[in-house]
This record gives sequence, C-alpha cells and structure tokens, in this order.
Amino acid sequence: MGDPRVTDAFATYLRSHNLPVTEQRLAVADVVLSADEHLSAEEVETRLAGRGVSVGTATVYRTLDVLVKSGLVVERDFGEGFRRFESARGMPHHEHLICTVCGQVAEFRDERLERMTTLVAEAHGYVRQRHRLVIYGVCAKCRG
Amino acid sequence: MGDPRVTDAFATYLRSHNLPVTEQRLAVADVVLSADEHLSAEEVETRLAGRGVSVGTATVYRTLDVLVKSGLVVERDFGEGFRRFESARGMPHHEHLICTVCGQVAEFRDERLERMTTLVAEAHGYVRQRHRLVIYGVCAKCRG
DNA sequence: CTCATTGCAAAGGATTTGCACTAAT
DNA sequence: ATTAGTGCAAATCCTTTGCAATGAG
Repeated sequence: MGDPRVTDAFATYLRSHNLPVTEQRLAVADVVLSADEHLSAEEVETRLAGRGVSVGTATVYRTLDVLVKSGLVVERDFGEGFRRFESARGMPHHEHLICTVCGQVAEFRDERLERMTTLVAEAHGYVRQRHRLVIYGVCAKCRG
Repeated sequence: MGDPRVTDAFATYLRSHNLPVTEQRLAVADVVLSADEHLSAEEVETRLAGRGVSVGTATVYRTLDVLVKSGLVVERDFGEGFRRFESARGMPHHEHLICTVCGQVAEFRDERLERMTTLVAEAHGYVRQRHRLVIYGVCAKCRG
C-alpha cells in the first residue's frame, strides 16, 4: 500500500543514522509522505487504522518527530490548537491560505516574501531565519 | 494602579452590552491594556498576583475572551503551545518578528501585505478576511 | 546478545466546564 | 430579586514520558 519509493528515502535516512527501520516507522512515513493534505497526528493514526495497521499514539508522535528531523516532513501550526504535518516532497517553501469555514487549505508561493522578510528583519537588527504567512478567508465552495 | 482611561473603554463596552462590570474584569483589562508586551494568560495572572489582586484562572481566560470580542485586545499565536494577548491600542494591523533565541518580539507594518494577500486569495477563489505574517530570526543582542 | 523502539497508561501543560456561591444591576 | 460572574476542582484536548515487553541489527 503506497508507493515504496516514498518510504525508501526514510528507510535510507534511518539506516544512515543507525536508527532501527521498523514496520511502524515505515507505516507512519507512508501515510504522511503519500498524503497530499496537511495531516494531524490523530488523522495519521486514523488512516493507519483504516489500513488495518495499528500504531500506538506515542509511536505516531515519536515517528513524526523523526520525519521532521529527517527533513522529509514539515511541521505546520495553523493556530488550531494542534500541529499538522505535510510531506516536504522537495517542494520549496510556500505559504498557506485557509478557509475559516471548512478548513480547506490552499498553497501558494511568492518569492518576493523571501526578500521582503530578509530586509525587514535586517532593518530591525535581526538575522532572518524563516517566515510564515497564513491568509485566512472563505473559499469559493463555502460561499456557494 | 494603571491609567483609568485604558479600562474605561472596557467598562463602557461592558455596559453597552449589558454585561456586569466587575472588579476582576477591570483588573484583567488593566493588566493587559497597560502592558506593552504580548502576555500569556499565565503572565496576566502572575501580574495580578503581583498587585495583590487574586483572580481565578478560569476568570482570567473568560475575561480575555471578552476583551478579544470587544476588539480592545488581539489574540496572538506564535506557535509556542499557548496564546498571547496584546492590547489593540488603536494600533493598525501589524506583523511580528521573533527572536528564536530570547523570544524578543518586534513589530512592523507593511501595507503592501494587505493588498498582496487580497490578490492571492482572489486568485485561489477565496475572499480574504485577514492574514498573519511572522518572521523568525536572531536579534542583535543574541548575536552580540 | 544488546540497545533502541513500542505500547500502554500515567503525567503534563494549556484551556474549558460544571456547579454551588457571590455580586452586579 | 434576577441574572450573570466567580472560584474551585474536575474534565478535556493535544502531546510527552516512564517502564516493562518486544524487535532490529
């Protein structure tokens, strides 16, 4: 279930770091890396259950941490009170647009932000590391 | 303690909405509205205690909600795992710059963002409501 | 065989809620 | 008098941790 190529990168990462390659880790990685939504830890667990695989909550969180450290997954915080995880998929930095009615998430890129935030940071004596922009609005479907 | 003028606006709001004007509400409002930092609920409670006023945790949270609804206070989420509250002080929308070492927060404004986010939202079929931009970096002091 | 991972349940931190009690209007 | 607010403790939600059992290398 799932494209083996997506989890291969994680298995390689684990081996090169002398970390055990376990069934649970590969299962979590497969769910997150092959999803195209931004999943919460709970959603990951539910999807695993849906596949008949049962992975403990603690292991899901622990594996998500490893995935984030590996760089294969990016952590997101949309201010919902919990975190979401998204496959990095080699996709460059991008911003999010969230529907405040249904929660639908759209993504976009704007290279100007990189430059703009660097300049603003400098002007305040900071050295920029990263930025996060989230736009809240109502999607077309919810205005139907 | 504290400038009565800052809490007057809140008292007026409460009366105009037929909500009881209580000592606790005014105390919480005074702490948040006269602070120039972004306070967490716990910090608000600590400051109240420092003034010799004791307000229950639940009441602090409940009052912060009312303050946010009144528009006098704005809620912030810097991804720390808890919320912060900032006086709106008639200040227009602004963005935040956060030092990832010491947590120091700087603020800035950029009117271009308003227009830019509106256009991006439109391009994706959304009607923009608001946006939030946070830049993470290291401040001058922490590099010193 | 050895050491890291797993699962479960308990612990944690932030925030909310139920409820008897008190205060505002 | 009414009605809403208050404090406390219990409950909730998301996440982390302790620990004995298990599995990878």
